Amino acid sequence: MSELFTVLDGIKTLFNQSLSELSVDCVVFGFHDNQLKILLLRTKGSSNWSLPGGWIYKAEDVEQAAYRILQERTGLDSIFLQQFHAFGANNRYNGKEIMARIGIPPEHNFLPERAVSIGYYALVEYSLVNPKADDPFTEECRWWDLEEIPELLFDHNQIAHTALKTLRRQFDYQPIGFNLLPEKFTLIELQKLHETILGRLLDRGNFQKKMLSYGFLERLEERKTGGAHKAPYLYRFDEEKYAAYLRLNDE
Amino acid sequence: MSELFTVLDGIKTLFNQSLSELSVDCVVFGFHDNQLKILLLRTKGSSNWSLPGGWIYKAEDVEQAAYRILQERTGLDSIFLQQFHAFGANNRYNGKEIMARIGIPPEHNFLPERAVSIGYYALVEYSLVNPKADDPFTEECRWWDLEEIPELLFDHNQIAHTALKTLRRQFDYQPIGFNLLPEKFTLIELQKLHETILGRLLDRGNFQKKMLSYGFLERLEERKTGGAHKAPYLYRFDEEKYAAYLRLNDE
DNA sequence: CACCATTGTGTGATTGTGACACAATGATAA
DNA sequence: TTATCATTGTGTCACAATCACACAATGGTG
Repeated sequence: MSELFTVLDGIKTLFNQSLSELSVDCVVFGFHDNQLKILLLRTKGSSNWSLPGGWIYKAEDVEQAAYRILQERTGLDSIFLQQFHAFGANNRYNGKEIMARIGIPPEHNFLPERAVSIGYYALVEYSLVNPKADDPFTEECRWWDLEEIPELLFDHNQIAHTALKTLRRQFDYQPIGFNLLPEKFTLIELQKLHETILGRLLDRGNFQKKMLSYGFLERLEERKTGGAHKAPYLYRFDEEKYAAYLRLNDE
Repeated sequence: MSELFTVLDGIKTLFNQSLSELSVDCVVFGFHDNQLKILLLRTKGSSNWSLPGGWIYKAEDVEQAAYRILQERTGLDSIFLQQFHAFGANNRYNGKEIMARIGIPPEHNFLPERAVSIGYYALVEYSLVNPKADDPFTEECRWWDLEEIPELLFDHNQIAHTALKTLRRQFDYQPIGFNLLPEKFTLIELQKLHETILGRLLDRGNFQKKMLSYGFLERLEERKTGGAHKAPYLYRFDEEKYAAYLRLNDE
């Protein structure tokens, strides 16, 4: 029990350096084995999974906080990160209740009775992420298949669901999926990614022609070897050409 | 000076019933004379204009707060309202500075040093809105033409700009502009609205065909009279058919 | 070395959009 | 009363985008 209070003291110190009514929650998407995954973690001593999240330091932009939290969790420092919604239902969070659930009497509670969470979603390259469970409050941190997500803490299921909806919408008008793939990839891999996110099958021929017509994919000399059939070309996403494309077609 | 402190006491009472680190700001769009307008207000004793906004009561959903604030301000109770972004820059707001600017010494300040604002935008029918300046802190409340917006308090110019950007994007894939028009309207009026929001001219013939092809506009027997030329039909937006359209084409 | 799943590319049908045309309409002014 | 004319409602045609499908080229497999 005294060990619990030591951990609690650590949390309290962190809390006192932070805004009290706000938090950031992140939905981290990755892509592996033709499946969309998200990063979840399990709090020490708890059997409940939740989204990686944290508090905002008193002198820190909310966006900075989101970057910091993700960096701590994934080890990546160049991340596609986007705010998508603020979750402000009155009953979505109750500090006193959380403390009671782990056996802390109300007089020792320092968490507020409500908090609003600002949701960010991130697109990261699966293979580069090294899920860390190295802070004092996290026991486990790993990828979950999108269809197998368990019941999460608070309203985190809803937050993840809204993130996916936003991601799908974004895909309709901006080809941002490259953040989810390794540097070199084949067009089939890119197609599978799009199919997974959009939730429907695409015509192979048409997809390849469309993607190449954008002009920001660079075909490499290299081909993907090891497969059982004709070796496909590898492609690279050219950020400069992509920027030029955006200048022409968008804002 | 004692009068100022009476007003301040009122604000303080309100503040104590609310969350301290959060606020809601609303960008209210209206359409009149082929121009997109937004609703601004001027605080008592100040020459600065700002967006209508307010605090969130401790036991109230953030969304409820946005509805309440707009209802107080426009008198409308059925409003198209949508959250679009949370503004969380560390230096966007400074309560002590605000108080100092109106001559309140730091020891009387009760506002926090920073606050995050959640932005909502609303689409309302211009003619039904009766801009009110009837709370104790507001001196003036009126419509402003989009191109004539003055310098606003805090980061409100940025908030308004982001709202417009979001509105334009939303217009690309969802015909939601009916909230900005009276119940009966002509296709030309609808076209002018779209042209204003999208910022470019549209072909009349193509626009009419496209709009009617959606199937959720009901042509009335009535025609718009009083004009100098051929009388155009009036149309009505059929919410049921629109819902059916959404079921077929969207989520 | 024949086989074959997969790749890269081509073709024609269909659909959506943009530019323009023209008769019908209804208030206006002689 | 009637000719005028800007505006409306609708039609046509060209062009681009998309879709469904086809086929030869490729490179590992047995």
